[in-house]
Amino acid sequence: MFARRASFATVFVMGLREQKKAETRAALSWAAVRLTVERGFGNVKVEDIAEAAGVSPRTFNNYFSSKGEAIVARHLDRGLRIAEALREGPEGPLWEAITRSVLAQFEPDAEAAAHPVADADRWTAGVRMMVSEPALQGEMLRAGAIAEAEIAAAVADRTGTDLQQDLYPHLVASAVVAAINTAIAHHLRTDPPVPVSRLLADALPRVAAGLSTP
Amino acid sequence: MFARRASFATVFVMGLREQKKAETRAALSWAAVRLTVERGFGNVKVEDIAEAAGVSPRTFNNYFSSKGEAIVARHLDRGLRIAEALREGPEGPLWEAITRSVLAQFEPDAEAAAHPVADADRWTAGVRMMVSEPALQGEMLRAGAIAEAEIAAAVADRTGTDLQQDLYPHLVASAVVAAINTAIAHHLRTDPPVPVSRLLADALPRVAAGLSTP
DNA sequence: GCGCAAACATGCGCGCCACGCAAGTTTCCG
DNA sequence: CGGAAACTTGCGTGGCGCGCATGTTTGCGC
Repeated sequence: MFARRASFATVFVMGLREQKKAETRAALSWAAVRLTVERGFGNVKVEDIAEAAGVSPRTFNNYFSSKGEAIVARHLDRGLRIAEALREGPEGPLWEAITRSVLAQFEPDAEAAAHPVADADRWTAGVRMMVSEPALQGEMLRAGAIAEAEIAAAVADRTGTDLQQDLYPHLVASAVVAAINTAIAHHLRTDPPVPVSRLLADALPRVAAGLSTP
Repeated sequence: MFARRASFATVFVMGLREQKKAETRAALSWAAVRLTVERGFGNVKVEDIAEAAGVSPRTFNNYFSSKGEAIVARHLDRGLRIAEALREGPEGPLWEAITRSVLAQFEPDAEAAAHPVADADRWTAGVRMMVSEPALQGEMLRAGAIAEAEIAAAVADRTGTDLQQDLYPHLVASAVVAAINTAIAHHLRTDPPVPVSRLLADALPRVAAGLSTP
């Protein structure tokens, strides 16, 4: 879709157009998150986000159809990467592949290092405020659901089940997403925060128990 | 909370005030669903819903803070009834109680008989349109999440686990809600529709397998 | 190189929506 | 029966999502 030419290995080259687009999208999403964490959802206007990203207010809606969508974009992308990893990963037992694909996206993030946070406690408090915002909860869960559909498709491929007819791939995908959501929520609930990867390493095998490949 | 006086058995008597409130709420929610199914989400104005329910537009927002919330209200209520049933139900193995509580809410609905549908196929098509509306997907999932919190609390009570410290009750609740969501989605996907209760009877034991009481 | 077509950013404007505020009205309870 | 509390309603406001038209940038074939 957004891969114009593939050189050796998995390196993709974008045209200048798509490069700029990706940058703008990332800038908008990042600005949306930062401002929301700092000020609270209700105190951030679309205008502010656009300004922080260096584009016009109208352009914001060319990338995201709502404030919430922008804030949740990175969450959505992470979910989609899980599905992608599941598709492209090596053969092997289903739940082994799932566990690997999921955990890979919750390692200490390289991208997180690109946006260092000055006051960690203040940041965490802001994030807690953010995720307790009703409008964002729905958006967050919806992002998970979109990723869930992709994961279900990947599971169907791997197991030879039918997306239309069988409940199995959907059940697996929803269990995986549920485990992820629960782990994240628990991570934000605990003090000091328990690493998400540890929680997932505990949760995934448990939900897997009754969902072995049919 | 809304039980003013309890006569014998489980019959609750409301004051005139709460009676009217419940009726208005139900009328608004039902009108919201009906109009959305008939015309599509984007072609229904809050004004229309209020008019259909016989109240002023402003009053709508005294009951629901958005159109989506009104549409999803019955879904939310059903989820909350599951949690309530789980709390008040008889002792016994956890997953037995869960299965009973969930399935009880997905029996051929007595309330559904109160709103007979003339053209069943047209209605089903409208419902499919409705659930594919992005804004409503988020709202729907959020309703599930609210119920999930109540279910988690009920599970913690039954199992003696700690909501704050243990992942277990949250994991169980999220698995249950995930199974319900998946079953409903599959019910809407299949033609002819497979009963939700049948799908749940299949799905719940599977997610239960790895989540036995600790 | 070069020019054209497609993609994109932006300004403008419209309709809708969530909600605060300040009446007016109904219900509750002593 | 009278006052307090709860509820409905009208009005006004700020913000949002998006369609449309216009100017600008990018990509691609020749």
